Amino acid sequence: MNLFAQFQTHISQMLIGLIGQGRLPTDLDLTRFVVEPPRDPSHGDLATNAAMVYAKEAKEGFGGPRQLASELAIMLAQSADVAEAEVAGPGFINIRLKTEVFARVVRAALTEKESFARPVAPSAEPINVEYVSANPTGPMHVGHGRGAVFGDALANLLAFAGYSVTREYYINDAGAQVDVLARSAFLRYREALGEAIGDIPEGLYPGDYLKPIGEALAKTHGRSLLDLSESQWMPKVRQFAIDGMMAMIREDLAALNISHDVFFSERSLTQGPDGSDLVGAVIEDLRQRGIIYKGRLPPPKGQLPDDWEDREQVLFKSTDFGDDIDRPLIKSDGGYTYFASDIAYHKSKIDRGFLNMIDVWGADHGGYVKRMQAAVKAVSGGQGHLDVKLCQMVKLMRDGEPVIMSKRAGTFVTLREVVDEVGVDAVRFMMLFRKNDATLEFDLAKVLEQSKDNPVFYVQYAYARGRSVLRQALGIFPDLDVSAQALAQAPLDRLTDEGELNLIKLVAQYPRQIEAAALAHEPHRVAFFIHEVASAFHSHWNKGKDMPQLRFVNEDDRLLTCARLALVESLTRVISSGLSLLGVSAPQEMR
RNA sequence: GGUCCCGUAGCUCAGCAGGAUAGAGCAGCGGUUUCCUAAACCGAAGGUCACAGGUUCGACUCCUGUCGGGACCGCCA
Repeated sequence: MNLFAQFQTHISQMLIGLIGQGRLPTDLDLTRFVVEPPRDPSHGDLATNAAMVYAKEAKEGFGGPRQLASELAIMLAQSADVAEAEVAGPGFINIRLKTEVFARVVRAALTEKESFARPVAPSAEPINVEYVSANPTGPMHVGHGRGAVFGDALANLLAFAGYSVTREYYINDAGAQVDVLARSAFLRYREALGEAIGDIPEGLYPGDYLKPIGEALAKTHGRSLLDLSESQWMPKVRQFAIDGMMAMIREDLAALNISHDVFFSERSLTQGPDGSDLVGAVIEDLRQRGIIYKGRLPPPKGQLPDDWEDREQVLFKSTDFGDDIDRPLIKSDGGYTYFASDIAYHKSKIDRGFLNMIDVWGADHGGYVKRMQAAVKAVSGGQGHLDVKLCQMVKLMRDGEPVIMSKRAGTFVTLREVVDEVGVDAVRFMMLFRKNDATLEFDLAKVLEQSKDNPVFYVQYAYARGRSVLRQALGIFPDLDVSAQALAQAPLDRLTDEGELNLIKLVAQYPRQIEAAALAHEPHRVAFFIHEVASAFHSHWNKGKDMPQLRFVNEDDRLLTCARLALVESLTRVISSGLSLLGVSAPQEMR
């Protein structure tokens, strides 16, 4: 039940009526105005800028925006839910709602369950969210974790908003890096067979995590691989190592309650089971359409790479689709560039029915956004849409001091270690308590504090406190029915305190916040909003210290208690709903 | 040299698809409270929204440029 959306529709209909009367132009864009909560509560419960937005269009039929505003206000004032509507400031229409509307909001929050916050008309449109996609060459680090949690929460949010979401992971199992992985694993294999391998040579992965892979290789193949040349053992060892790494990564993800629907192999693009080469096919397709050519690129300005050689190469005309420079598709060794594979990969998404795609990348890949979007445009005939969400770095801290991380010194902190140390809830919440494109400081000590400074605790505690209030009410009124259905019958018109009304208004805002977060692809908004709800709840709870008449449970007034419990229950539902979208648990108690 | 992101209170950050007097939390300042419903509470102060133009009835928000910080910059992933 989205009050704001209801009024948006309501006012749209009024405008359509005015168009029908010939007082507004027929081509009026009805999406331009908004209905929102006014910043200053004294302005009322809802405000709309409709009259100002259509100031120009209102000139002829109304002589100006103010007249349009006052006519709209008169119509609004006659609406069933409206207590008062008046024109204010430069032409806003401020609306004050009848108190029973708020009672209805609370009842809706109690009885509608999930659909309370779900947008009215779910589109069920397919959307593909690709996230994590960490190279299968080692354990995930904290930066991967941010993208993982972000992508997962975004997928939750979109699914909730009615999209048909596919969660996808792109396995980079085709580049030179996985060959290095294979060589590193082969060394560990020899080690497992008793060979003294000494220090790991430069250029190979030194991590201990490859030891089990080496041992497993020894177990599976015995000494048989030792006699083979690298080109002979490479395919076997490589796939074996990749599978091992992916299993490890999936475990790391599982520790964060993250799972994907599709794991898409880069290698499968060129080496499909039927021998197909999708990369070659997409290049051929683009060639026939004349957006591939052979040419030379200007050398990069500034510092020239040492091995720069000016040569002719196969280029994709990405400048035709908004990129700054055309991009090479074939490497000097004849292989496809990563970008070429990525074009085929996104083509595959489109072919699988996803015109809506979201990629979650690390900020260090920011330079690839334009070319990828250009490619999607080219490959989909302009039908596909790709949104790329870049996640900035995570700075790991402990008690305000940066945690020194160095792969070489062995002080590198893996994602798994962080999850094991502070728990899933803390990791997930903190990763989402910042805009994705802002760098994030993650303090390992702070997230375990049980204080108001720790937002994870603060929000979870608000939920637990809400549950606690219900338990305490049962202590005083043992026969009370505190089910949502029963509480929805409470005399909600008894909720008259300003603090209580403010809490209800927050509940009323929740559906709107969810919709906005889903639309903007910004799950952090959910985290901030439930933090705000928690804050308001704690604050009102604290008022009960000085003013016992405000306490939620009132021994002398059973009906009032019921009404307040209904409010508490609607609040805890908002908080737990938000937490579940973020993938954070809502504990019954925090003791 | 280019592209992208960021620049909001001392610090860490929000700011809702342009809206009314720019918000919160910490720190600092001044009080209250060792009470009870579970881990304090209240208040005041703190700002040239980096800067300069532009679009608009209206700009922290959109556009251009400048400055500052970060990331990236044929064929690596």
